[in-house]
Amino acid sequence: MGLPLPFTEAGRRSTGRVAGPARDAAHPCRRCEAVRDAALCGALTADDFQRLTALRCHAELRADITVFREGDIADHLYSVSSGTMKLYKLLSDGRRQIIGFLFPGDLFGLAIGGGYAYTAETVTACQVCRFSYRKFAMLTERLPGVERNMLSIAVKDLVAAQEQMLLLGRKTAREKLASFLLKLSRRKRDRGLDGGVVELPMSRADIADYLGLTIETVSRTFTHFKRDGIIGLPSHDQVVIADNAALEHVAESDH
Amino acid sequence: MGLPLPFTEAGRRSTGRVAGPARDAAHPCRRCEAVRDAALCGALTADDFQRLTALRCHAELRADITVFREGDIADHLYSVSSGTMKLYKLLSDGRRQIIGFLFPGDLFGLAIGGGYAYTAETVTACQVCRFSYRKFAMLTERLPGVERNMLSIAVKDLVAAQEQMLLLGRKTAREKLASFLLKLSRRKRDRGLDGGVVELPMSRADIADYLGLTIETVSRTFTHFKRDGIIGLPSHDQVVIADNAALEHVAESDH
DNA sequence: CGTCTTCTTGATAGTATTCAATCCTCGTGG
DNA sequence: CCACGAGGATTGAATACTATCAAGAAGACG
Repeated sequence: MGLPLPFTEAGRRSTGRVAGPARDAAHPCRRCEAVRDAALCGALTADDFQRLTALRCHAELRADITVFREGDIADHLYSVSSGTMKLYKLLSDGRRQIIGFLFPGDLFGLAIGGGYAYTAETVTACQVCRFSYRKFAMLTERLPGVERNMLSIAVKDLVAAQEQMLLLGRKTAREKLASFLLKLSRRKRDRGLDGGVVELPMSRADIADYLGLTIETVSRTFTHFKRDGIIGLPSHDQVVIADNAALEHVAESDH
Repeated sequence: MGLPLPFTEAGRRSTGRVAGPARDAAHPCRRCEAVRDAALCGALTADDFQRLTALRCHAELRADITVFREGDIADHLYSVSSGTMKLYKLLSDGRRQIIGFLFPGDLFGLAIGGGYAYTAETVTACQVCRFSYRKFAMLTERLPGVERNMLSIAVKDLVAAQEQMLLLGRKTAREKLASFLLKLSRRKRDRGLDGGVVELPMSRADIADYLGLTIETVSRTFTHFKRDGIIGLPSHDQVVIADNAALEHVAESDH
């Protein structure tokens, strides 16, 4: 099932000597370098970073492409260079829970032995990098810094998952959606962008499955927020946060 | 607020030479050794394990004791030697989500910089060990195996958290409780014990806050399972799994 | 043995879901 | 350029599941 993904080697050996990272501006992997600080290679020397780069493969994927499925043997670690992705788990009757949305700089596919715990799918067109765990392991033996980074990423993901458990288990629909919008807004602000306008690359169905709601409830709640003057909805994939304080209030105490 | 916890050094230096692990059978830290394989020190040499042991502190805590609170500066890594603990997050109005229950061999307090993401509290009387992160870091520089173990623990916790997100977001009350009972049953079976009888050291309130339900719904659902002949309830803290197949069926498709 | 807490059970209410229909947006083609 | 079609989004009405409020039963503990 499923066609092989178009992953291509990034830093190819042209001679016996190790080639440096591609310098061609048109090469897609320039994008990977732009986000390297955000993810795996934080505290590496230029030299070690190059070694890591050498075993990186890259792919450009259009929207709604499955990168791997829950249960697939976990043989690669992935990184999002551009675009938005989603990770989800399914119940046998089709009910779906989206575990998280991914944005440039985010890692996915972290797994220890066995298979992936979730399915990974593109939401928009994406540029994605990946490393083979097999090759990766040989390198990380010598580079404890990479494993430390992976630990710190796993812990960060764990903290985020626990926060989401609080949301799913104990928050109302209004609180859930408000929390979601604020998370997107803060993410933009943390990157120096305007947090007052938030893009929603994902569908209402995706938002619903992320927040443990139905499409209809998500839609209705958007409408309520709009009527209350808390947000503006210039288009269905763009939210203007009109009253941040009110949104923050709703996010934690609308019970 | 909060009295200091009674943590005492385990392997104390009696002379200039590093003392071995306490051999006194009465010493509470014998218990820690019994569970070492389950947690942090999996692939260590006896020598390295001893070094780790040397900086371990131990405490015996009665039920309902808070070990640390969400937001406290994360300066220690903890391990449960005996008893049951719970980790939870609170909303400002008191709504609570239990992130997980912990049993002997489980680690908690994993955090990277900043504070703990949750509050940790004993459910029953517990024996708990802890390591100072400061001292710990000095040791792990030389012991990449420990960091690898921590990564694998963090990933395992992450996978469990994602499974719980599916439960909280998409399962019905019956499915939630069935999944919970099966998880406890499988845990016992994995340790070579009888999975047909499950102990519930935690209160209905704790179960409710773990499953994103109310006390009443948990109680009613127990009663339903009993009436359906799926379980027996010899006492309120003991469950006999009378029909495992039925329980597994309910856990995944009772929608 | 009495009190206190926890658990169970019952009645009612409310939030979110389900089912259904309409609206909108956007891409396509005439 | 505009009509058309399709998928997604919104809105409405009715239902259902779980929460809330309230009371009684069962244990736990002194």
